[in-house]
Amino acid sequence: MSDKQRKILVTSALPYANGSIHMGHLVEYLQTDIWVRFQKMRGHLCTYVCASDAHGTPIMIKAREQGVTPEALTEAFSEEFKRDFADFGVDFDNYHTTHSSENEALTVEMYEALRARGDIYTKTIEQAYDEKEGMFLPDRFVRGTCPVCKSEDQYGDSCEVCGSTYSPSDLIDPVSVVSGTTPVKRESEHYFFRLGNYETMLRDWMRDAGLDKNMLAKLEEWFEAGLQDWDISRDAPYFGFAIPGTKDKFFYVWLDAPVGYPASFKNLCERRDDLDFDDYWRPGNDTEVFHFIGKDIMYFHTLFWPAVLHGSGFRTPTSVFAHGFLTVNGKKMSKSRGTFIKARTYLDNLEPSYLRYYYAAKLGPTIEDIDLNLEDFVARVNSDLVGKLVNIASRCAGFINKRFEGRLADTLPDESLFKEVADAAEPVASFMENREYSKAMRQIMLLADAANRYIDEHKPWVMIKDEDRQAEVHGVCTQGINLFRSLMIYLSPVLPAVSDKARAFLNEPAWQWSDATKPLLFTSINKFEPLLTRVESKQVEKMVEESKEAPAPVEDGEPVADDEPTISIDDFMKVDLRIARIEKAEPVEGADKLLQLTLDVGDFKRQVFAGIKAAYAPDDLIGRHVIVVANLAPRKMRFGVSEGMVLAAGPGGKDIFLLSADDGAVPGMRVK
RNA sequence: GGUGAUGUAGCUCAGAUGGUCAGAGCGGCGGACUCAUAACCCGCAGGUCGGUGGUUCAAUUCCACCCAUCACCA
Repeated sequence: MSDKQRKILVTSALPYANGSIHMGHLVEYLQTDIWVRFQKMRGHLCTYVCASDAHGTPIMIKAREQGVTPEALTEAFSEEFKRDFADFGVDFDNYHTTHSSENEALTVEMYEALRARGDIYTKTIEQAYDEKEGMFLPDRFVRGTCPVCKSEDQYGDSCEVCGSTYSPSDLIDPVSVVSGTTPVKRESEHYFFRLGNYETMLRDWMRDAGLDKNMLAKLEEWFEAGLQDWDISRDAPYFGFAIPGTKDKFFYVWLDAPVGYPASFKNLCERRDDLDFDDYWRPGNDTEVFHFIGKDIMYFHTLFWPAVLHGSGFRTPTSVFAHGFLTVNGKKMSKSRGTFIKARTYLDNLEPSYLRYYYAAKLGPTIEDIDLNLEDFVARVNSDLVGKLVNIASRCAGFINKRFEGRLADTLPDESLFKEVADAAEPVASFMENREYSKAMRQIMLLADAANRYIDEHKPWVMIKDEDRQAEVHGVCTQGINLFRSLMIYLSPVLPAVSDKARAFLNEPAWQWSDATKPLLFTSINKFEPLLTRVESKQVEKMVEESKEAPAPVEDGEPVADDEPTISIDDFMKVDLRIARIEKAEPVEGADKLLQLTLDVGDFKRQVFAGIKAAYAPDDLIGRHVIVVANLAPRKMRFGVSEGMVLAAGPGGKDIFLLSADDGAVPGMRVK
């Protein structure tokens, strides 16, 4: 059925080796692993490599905090990752690290090639420097008061409160996160990559890669904004690779991280006679290279990476597949809700097969987020996997074992039903190839329903009581077992562990995809053991409980926002509401909804952008008293900084109603 | 604020160049069965397909605007 054997190299993004693997990471590794297993079953030479991302300042600092070397820290995490992945059935052909000789050699080779072609230049930039620690500080490692809204303890690159972006030197009272001292500004020479030289090449590449339309839209956005040159160097001390010809410059972690893909592959090639590095990484071969990534790192994989590869004489990826994020119970993962679930916590409580199936049942080829709804998870796994699929074998096996000495009959009584299942081989394969796993799972479950219906209609438990109908029972159960078997073959990439047990039950060697189209007849099978047990809600609850108690383990994890159903009076009093008089009101050029208001708040004036243009004419507003939130963090908008918020009610559009005070109130009065 | 995406039965999701497109699974209700891990089989769900306008003979499906949620803004 398959065309000629393809040679495919597949990667998943490299996990950063300073925190544990969690349920969000697993979306990607399971999605990739399923695809790779599918390709292998189709008879292709498919190789799956990955590595730990070991470099960069966060790892260096964390190692320092723990009093270990960065090598030791990342090795420890790598070992943990390998165990987690193995236990989830993620079957890498090689798992390496970016802190490797292969990676260094390739990174340097690429850099030298880019430099030779004039794509690298140096420029002196000014950066925050920690004199006590003797190191330059990445923006995220400087905190201080936001220069725009005066919120305290904000990162050096942007304010989480008002959304402004700035540089660390703009912060008020900046502090180094590392030493607690005040950073100084210091100049340093940095190396830049001329990404702008590659626009035409990148446009060609993305067209050929057949990227998802959502990805293309995003890329188009970046092209329109203009491709910026890329700072690829960092100053010592830094955990990474030294830039040749320099004493104290290192490659930025994001330069050598993707090089970890070919480096891991190169490491594998040394042990495998059937794989040749150049076949996969030099231009002009008919091999394929695919990267599975999260949508958050598209910029690196669809712009920098293809450009660097192309510029340095390597082949570009065949395509890049981006997936969305994971939510749990419809919300961001949260430590306090117990939905920030680490891979190990899951494994301590539940079967990996459950999650593999659940993700498969939800995954499509787009960058849409997927939701792990824990109630749905229990219902779906029990219903589909145990109630439908495994049940087919379970209800037939007893008859075969007890009445027919474990032998299958030599013909199928209903060949057309078997054909219906066999004919699904190519459509299901097509879904799998295109990463439309949810469609594949739906198709398979429909066929499982048909199988159960078949058994129900023929009622072997009735016929068995009639001595003349024993052969019919034999046939019906052989039919049932074969329907189960073909469906199990289709599910093998998703459920390798269950598949192995099923093969043991059926006494068969490793399956290929095409085996699903040929029935298994006149052969002995083994005693049926439960292939998968039901999920109990209690197990899920226990996992959530254990996740709640887990100490905050991940430093680069997503910020966690939790529900706050009520506020205290103190919280309310933090809001400084004031009476203000509108001095000026004018439309904002380029904004459909905004009016720019100048407010007199007694002792001071404020400029506010309010989205009330549809409801109020500017002239009608002048002189009016309104209520303004005076201590709202200023927000940088495209048109200027808005220094407060005018209170209004209503759903929006024309239905906006400004709040005002009764006569007697004067600008500056506090509202409470 | 800009850009992109999403918003369909209690839950998770399908769906169509605009006219059998209002669907599936789960849950729920009723029935049947007892081979099977309380699994399976049959029947029942009347959800204004986020809201408001518009185009059209006809819109959930096209357009505009609005609302909500999410992501990105290097």
